[in-house]
Amino acid sequence: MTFLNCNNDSPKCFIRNILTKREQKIADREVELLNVAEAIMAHEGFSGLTMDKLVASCDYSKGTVYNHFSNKEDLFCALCIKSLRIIISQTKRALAFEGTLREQCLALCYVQRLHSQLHPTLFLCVLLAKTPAVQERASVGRLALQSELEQEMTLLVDAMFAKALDEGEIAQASEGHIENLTFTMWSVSFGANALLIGAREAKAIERLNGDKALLFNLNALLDGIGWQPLSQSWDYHATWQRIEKEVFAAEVAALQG
Amino acid sequence: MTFLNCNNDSPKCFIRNILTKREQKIADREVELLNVAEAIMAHEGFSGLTMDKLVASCDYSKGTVYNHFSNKEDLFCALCIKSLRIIISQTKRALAFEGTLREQCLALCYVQRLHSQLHPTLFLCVLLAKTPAVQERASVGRLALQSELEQEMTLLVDAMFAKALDEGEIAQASEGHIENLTFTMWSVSFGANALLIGAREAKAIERLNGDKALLFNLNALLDGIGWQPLSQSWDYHATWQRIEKEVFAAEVAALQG
DNA sequence: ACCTGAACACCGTTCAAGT
DNA sequence: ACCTGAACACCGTTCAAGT
Repeated sequence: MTFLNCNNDSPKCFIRNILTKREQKIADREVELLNVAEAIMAHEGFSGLTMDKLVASCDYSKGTVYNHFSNKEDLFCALCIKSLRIIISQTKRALAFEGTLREQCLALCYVQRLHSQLHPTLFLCVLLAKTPAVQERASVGRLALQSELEQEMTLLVDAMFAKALDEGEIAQASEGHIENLTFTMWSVSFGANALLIGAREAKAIERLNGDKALLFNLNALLDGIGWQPLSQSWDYHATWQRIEKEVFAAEVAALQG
Repeated sequence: MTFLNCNNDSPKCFIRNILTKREQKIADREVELLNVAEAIMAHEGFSGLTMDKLVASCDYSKGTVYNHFSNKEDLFCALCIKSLRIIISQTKRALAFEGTLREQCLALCYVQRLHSQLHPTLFLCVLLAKTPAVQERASVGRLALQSELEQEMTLLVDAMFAKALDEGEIAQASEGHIENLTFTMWSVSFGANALLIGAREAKAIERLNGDKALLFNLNALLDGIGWQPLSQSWDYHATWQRIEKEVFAAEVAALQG
């Protein structure tokens, strides 16, 4: 069972780049299974996604599905990985946005916001995957890949802050540790988006327009670390709209359509 | 079945303050059931908490447990309510902390941090409860109570910001809407704590000391809205430790013991 | 008026038999 | 070397019978 490596504690098949035809077929099937799983989850929520329904909604047997995902937690971990892959690929696009470094930083946050709206359940999988149940039961190979992708994402953000510090755009006082800055931006972005997902129900938030609230947060935070130009001397609402149009027009259209 | 009102769409028994002896007995049993449920969840995670295990771990039958919680999602909603009640009661204690208004704001954030460490799974229930599955299946009465408590919590924080604006401690530019400020603080605090819960696993964060990271976030954010005194002219690490000692010494001891 | 637990449909997981 | 689906243990939920 060659590809059992995928969920039986060796990350081999993830690391190798060139796949045999058989491996390719299996990889394609995994993409298909994850698409089906995401669709079920989108319609019926976390608890609505069952292995039985996944099997019933595809053309493979239980055994085959279990060859891909060693258990249900492993499936959630795979969905978290899918989520991270989307975020990373869009983050790379966002880094090509033309503007000041602080505007690029907004573009990174825009990615999170967009993702939380296009794939709300997938977005929450990243949190779910940190839950003890998933960490204890998912396959070692997949957990390693998850960790690797989180690392990659962190390095992308670290690099952006390093550049901003290097060019003197962030106040000296905040220099301390780049990982503090990365964690800060991540937690603000994550916290706001997670809370906004439940916004319809939570009276405390429903009165707010999500994008405005998030931008308010980001302006306050980035002003707080002294990142030039400050929000009082730059129209970051305009930047936000420019990001939308220039980088993610297609995705926003999908969101509205 | 008098008390079926509790989970059959009338919030009667939650609103009334004076309980008959029978109602009191039922309320006590509910507290007991929730303690058992929390203990199971703490040991075995979200998916480890099953109705079967809850029944097996207490002295009541399935039917009785189902008289309290109309389904599993209703149980999660009840745990979310328990979480909110703890947070609100500690928030009220935090508001009595002697210091500047900005220091009181830190005390409110300290509550969230402490709660996320003392009851990590309960803390995440507040997020879980916003998930469509819970919102669609929990009893109407309990959802109303959840919403009511979120409202109460929001008003407490709103009032603190209103006072700070009133006394001129927050920069004019941030006046806009108080609910923006409340949302900001909530999302930073929530986001950071949620990410820190998974810190052992997430390589991106494990290098950080949680409290330091959170305080860095809060200093940046509160500086960003121009809340006096700014972090450069006040030692908020000392404040953090003062909150720990003067308000939550007992809870911190429980955490370490 | 409330409690009980047997009963049933559904879910997660395995594995002997097949190709 | 991989796929299949029957089989089984466990879980969520109900409800007729009991007190």
